Parts: sequence; structure tokens; C-alpha cells
Amino acid sequence: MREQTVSAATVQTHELASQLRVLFGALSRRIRERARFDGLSNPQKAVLLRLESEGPSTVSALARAEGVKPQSIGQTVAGLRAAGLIEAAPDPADGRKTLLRMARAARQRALVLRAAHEDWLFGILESRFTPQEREQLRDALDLLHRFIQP
Amino acid sequence: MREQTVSAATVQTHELASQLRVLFGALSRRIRERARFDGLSNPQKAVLLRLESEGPSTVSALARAEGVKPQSIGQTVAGLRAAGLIEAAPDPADGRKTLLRMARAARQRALVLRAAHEDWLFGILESRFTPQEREQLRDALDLLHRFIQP
DNA sequence: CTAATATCAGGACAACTGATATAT
DNA sequence: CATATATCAGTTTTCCTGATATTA
Repeated sequence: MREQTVSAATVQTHELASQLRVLFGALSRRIRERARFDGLSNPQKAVLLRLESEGPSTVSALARAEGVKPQSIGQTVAGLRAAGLIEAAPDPADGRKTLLRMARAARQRALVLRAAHEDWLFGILESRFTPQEREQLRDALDLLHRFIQP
Repeated sequence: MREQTVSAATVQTHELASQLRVLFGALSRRIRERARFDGLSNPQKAVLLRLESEGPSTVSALARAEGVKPQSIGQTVAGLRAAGLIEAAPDPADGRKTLLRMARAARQRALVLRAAHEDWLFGILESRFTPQEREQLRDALDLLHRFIQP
């Protein structure tokens, strides 16, 4: 009686899938647990750093950039506004939009975050990777993006 | 008045950090939204597939393998037991342990999950990657693991 | 007595859906 | 009228912490 044939390659792919499953899960949790430090949630840090590097934006634009619904960024932004880290003003050119920009206090906060390498991902990239490995990582981005493509 | 010096390499690393931030976030969400299909949550699928490939286990061992707390797997397992997909029996050799194994119904369920390529990660690995690219991905695992190391 | 295992109870985080108001 | 933007309210998912009982 013959065993059902399962190629070695298929078995290896299942193993890879399993490793990726654990890796991706661990990544989410690791990222989430970073949130407790420096008093800002991860979405808040992401928004703050994005406003710093790309300038003023809107709820909808931020949502598109982060790949989430506007309502989700809305909550994030509400927290940042309450903390006085970002300021909102109506867009003179389009009355539907509310332009969001970093407040002065936040600029310093972002500088500190970066200078002290408190930005978790940046810190790891600097401390645990050689320039060449960062290059490898950049190359792997294309592959990883296939997991989130529609 | 001189500009403050920020090397091009540092700017590139910040960009890489930002891309990774978005990628990792999108990955978590993509994985989460897969849960709605085939009636099992992701943790449930992970546990089921692990019990299938590695045989009977315990709550604590599963928690270690998945990198979460035993209480988290406990909830997952409770759901699977309620659905009749796994069975529990006291370990004769160690009274503290409860051995978990797939129920008969679940074996078929897992077979179906796999045969039909309903396992999301496996499906993507098979359909969107060449064998050579899967090899590249395996190589990148080492790099990615650095993000979750203590 | 200390360590490991399992489980109960409650809470936090970050996304979601649906509905609504306003401006283009 | 159809589309885009912002926001209110409530829900879901998945993990967490803390406490407790049992066995090694």
C-alpha cells in the first residue's frame, strides 16, 4: 500500500509558512509592546514621524499612507491633539479638509525620539544590522510586500 | 549658518524604518482579516496545523511555540474544544499536564484546509513565489528574526 | 518550598463597521 | 446627485495582567 505522495518541496513550504506565521505574529506583538515606552502609542508615533518627514497632512491622507481606515487614524489623531502634539486648521483651499501639523512641542519630541534612538525600528536597524544587511532587507521588502497585496 | 549634518545613510535608514513600520502593520491587519474565512480564527488555525504537524501537545508547550502566554492559547484551545476539533486528556505521566490532540473531525478539516490551499500563507507562498524566491525568503528569515529578539 | 501547569476574570489596544454631517 | 472628508458610537479580535488551584 503506497503512502500518499507529498513532495519534499511541499513539506518545506509548509514549514516556511509555519515559521512565517509565528514570525509575523511575534512581530505584531513585539511592536505592540513597544507602545508602552515613551508614552505614545505606535499609531501615534507613526503619525508623528510621518508628519515630521512629509509635512502637514489630513486624516484621510494619513489613513491611506498607513493603510487603515480614516476612523482609525481619527482616534490616533484625537489623542495627539488632546496631548497638544499636533494642531489642526481648516484647509483654506478645500473646506472638507482639516490640515494637521506638528505642534512645536512635538517637533522637539520627535527630535528626541530620533536622536535618542527611541524609535524602535530605527534603533534596531542601526544597532543590529550592518549597512550591507540593511541593503539585503531593502531587497526583501519586495518579497514581503507580496503578502499584503490584494 | 551651517545646516545640521544628517548623513544620507541615516536618512535612508529612517526611510527603511518607515517602510517596515507600514509593512508590519499591514501584515498584522492582513492576517487578521483572513480570520473570517473558513470559520476558524488565525490562532485556532495555527494551533490546529501545529497539532497536525507535530502531534499532541499541551497548552504551555503550544504557548511557547507560538510565542504567547498560556492564557492566550487557553482561549484558543477552549474554542477548538467547544467546536469538537480537539480532544483533551490528562497526561498519565505528569498530572499537571493536559494533552491536546486533534479530533477525527479536525484531521479532515486540516486536510481540507491544506489540500484546498485555504491556508493563507501556504497559498501565497505557492502562488506568488518561485522556488528560488522562497529560498530568498528563507534567507531573509534570519534578518527578520532580529526584530523580535529580546 | 519552589516551579510548572492550567484556568478564571477582567482589561487594553487597535483595528473594524455603520451612521451622520458637511463641503466639493 | 455622487464623491470626499471628518467624526460619533459601538463592536470585535487577540493579546495581556493578576489571581488561584493543583501537581511535580
